[in-house]
Amino acid sequence: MTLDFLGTLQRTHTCGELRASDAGKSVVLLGWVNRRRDHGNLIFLDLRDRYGISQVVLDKDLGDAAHAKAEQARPEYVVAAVGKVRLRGKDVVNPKMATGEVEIVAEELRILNDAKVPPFSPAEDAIANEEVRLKYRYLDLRRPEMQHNFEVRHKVALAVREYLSGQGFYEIETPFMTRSTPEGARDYLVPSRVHPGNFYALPQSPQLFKQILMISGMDRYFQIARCFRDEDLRADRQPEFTQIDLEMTFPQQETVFRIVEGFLSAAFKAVGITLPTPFPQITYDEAMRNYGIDKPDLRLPGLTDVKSAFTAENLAALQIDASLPVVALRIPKVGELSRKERDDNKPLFDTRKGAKYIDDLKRLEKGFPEAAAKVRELAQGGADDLLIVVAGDAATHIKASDTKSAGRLSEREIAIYSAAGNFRVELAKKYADRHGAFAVTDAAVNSPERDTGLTDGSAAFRPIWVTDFPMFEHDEETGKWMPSHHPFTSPHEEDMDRLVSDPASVRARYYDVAMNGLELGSGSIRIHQQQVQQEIFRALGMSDEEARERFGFFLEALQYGTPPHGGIALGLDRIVMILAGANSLREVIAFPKTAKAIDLMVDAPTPVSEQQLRELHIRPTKG
RNA sequence: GGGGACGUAGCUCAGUUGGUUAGAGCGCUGCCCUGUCACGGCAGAGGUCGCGGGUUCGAGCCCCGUCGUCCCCGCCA
Repeated sequence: MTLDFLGTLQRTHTCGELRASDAGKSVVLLGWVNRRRDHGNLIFLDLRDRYGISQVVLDKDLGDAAHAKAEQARPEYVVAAVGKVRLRGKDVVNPKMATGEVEIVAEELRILNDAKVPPFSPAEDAIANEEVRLKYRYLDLRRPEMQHNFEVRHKVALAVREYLSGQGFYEIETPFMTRSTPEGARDYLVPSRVHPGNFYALPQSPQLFKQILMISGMDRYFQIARCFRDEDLRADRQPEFTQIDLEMTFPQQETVFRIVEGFLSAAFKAVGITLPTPFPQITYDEAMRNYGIDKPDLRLPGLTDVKSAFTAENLAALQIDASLPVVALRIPKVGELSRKERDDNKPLFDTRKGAKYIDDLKRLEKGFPEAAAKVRELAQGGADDLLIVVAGDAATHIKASDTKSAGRLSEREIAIYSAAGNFRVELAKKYADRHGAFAVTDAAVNSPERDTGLTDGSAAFRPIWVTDFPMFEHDEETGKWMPSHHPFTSPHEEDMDRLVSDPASVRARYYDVAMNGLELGSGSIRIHQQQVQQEIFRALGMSDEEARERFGFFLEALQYGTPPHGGIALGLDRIVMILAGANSLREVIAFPKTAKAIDLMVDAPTPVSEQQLRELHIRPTKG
């Protein structure tokens, strides 16, 4: 088949914009053949582009040549249709299509390019398996759903840029080829040709650069920054991902919060969803007590302390450790579970750290009617709610080097709360059809109002600030105190005197923003005084020499008039994932990698030539 | 590093207790069709059952290994 040339043709309209009011216009449409319906002397071609689909009609009586071209057209061919917009007859209007009131009567059809039969059709609703989708990513990205996801992504990024620019933030780029910074992940390394045996690292985040930009007097910085971490992947983790990264001088924690609330609500508004501000706040300890997790999903009720429902005798009889929390989790409208359902749920509960649970309230009611009634009352359990009591198992003896510290949760307490919190999340996922709390989010994501106006997102999207994380974590293996985050996070000023005497009690000026059970971002007020920085390093058991070796350039910079500063980084991919209603980051990243960090389209990584390796002074030990 | 699910036609999947020539829908090819929009009708092509080994008279099915994709734990503040 000979292909046609575009010639001087110019697109007059996209495939998504023609309406009844355009009837009579002469138009040129350019796009892909979505479908062909061949009735013999009458052929319909659906033309598709990013903007939509329009029907082109080819009537043999009205033009033999154009009709003949249409006979040759096949799905995914690229064609130009020249013709007139015509109102469709009343009985053939297609209300399912935005352009369904009109059609283009083609006077000329040019086939600008043909296409092999694709391994899967972008026009089909059924989606192929991910391996095929990723290999032929360009076909996958043609699908309207994917095009929509990237529209969302673009709008979010643009809204963030506009908002932050309006707040005085400069967008400043930082290097990709740099040295290892202190996030705890493995680095992707780039070998140096001119310095044998030396490597650059790709940034896990621009953390130290943005702090140095504050020292540099840039006052307010942001960047939509690519970050790289060489760790095993998950549905919500890719080896390279994008953060909305920002830093500012002289902030209070609340200053950062207002900025983030501002750009998040602007981003949501850009895709048609209102997000009320300010976001609620809870401390890390409250989050653990109330939700058993540091990224609570507020769409469902939290945990309830129900220890007071039980007498000491009750607890002893139930083999419950009275020194540990006793909490109830409630999932609305799940109803009573059958014996089989309860058995099926067993693997969802983590018993490794001495937690156990009672999910048969009927039995509890038989043996301990008063306690059961009190649990139901405290947890405000409706008749059709699923209620489960989680507690410490008195029968398991955890060899606990427990780190109880004044005013903070102990590791064993956290273990009980976590077991309950994770169980809550798992059961909520499993019984989503029954409680319906997640369907609200799906409905908001798919709301048709978003095209025309604003949808209320207050029930569907539940952001929350989590503050006052512990400064240190106890490493069970080494017995050392480790920074919970990076070691440049400032402790609370009033906790500083306990850095050595009681590290577990020290709160960090560190905060997370979470939404619907997903961590969206985290940040902190940083240390700006060299002396405090040294104290932190010492508390971490790091010698001055070691600190100098790892962060010397930064410690040096700290000494030249560093202003108080702080900031945050939010995962752009995750925000878009929520707004797209997707279950995986791969749905919102144009060219993502598989769970084994492989790019199936370009087939990376690959071996390289001996020559390249020699130049880089590298000799692989295998492969 | 560990656990789980999946792998059969281009795509989505079925395939009984191990038994003759491995099926369906969509897609594809050809012919027919002037109002379809998931068009329709007739005919047809299309298979290394992921790969390797084993058990067996006989393996898509059982066993061992291996590769790939996905999910989870560890890991990732």
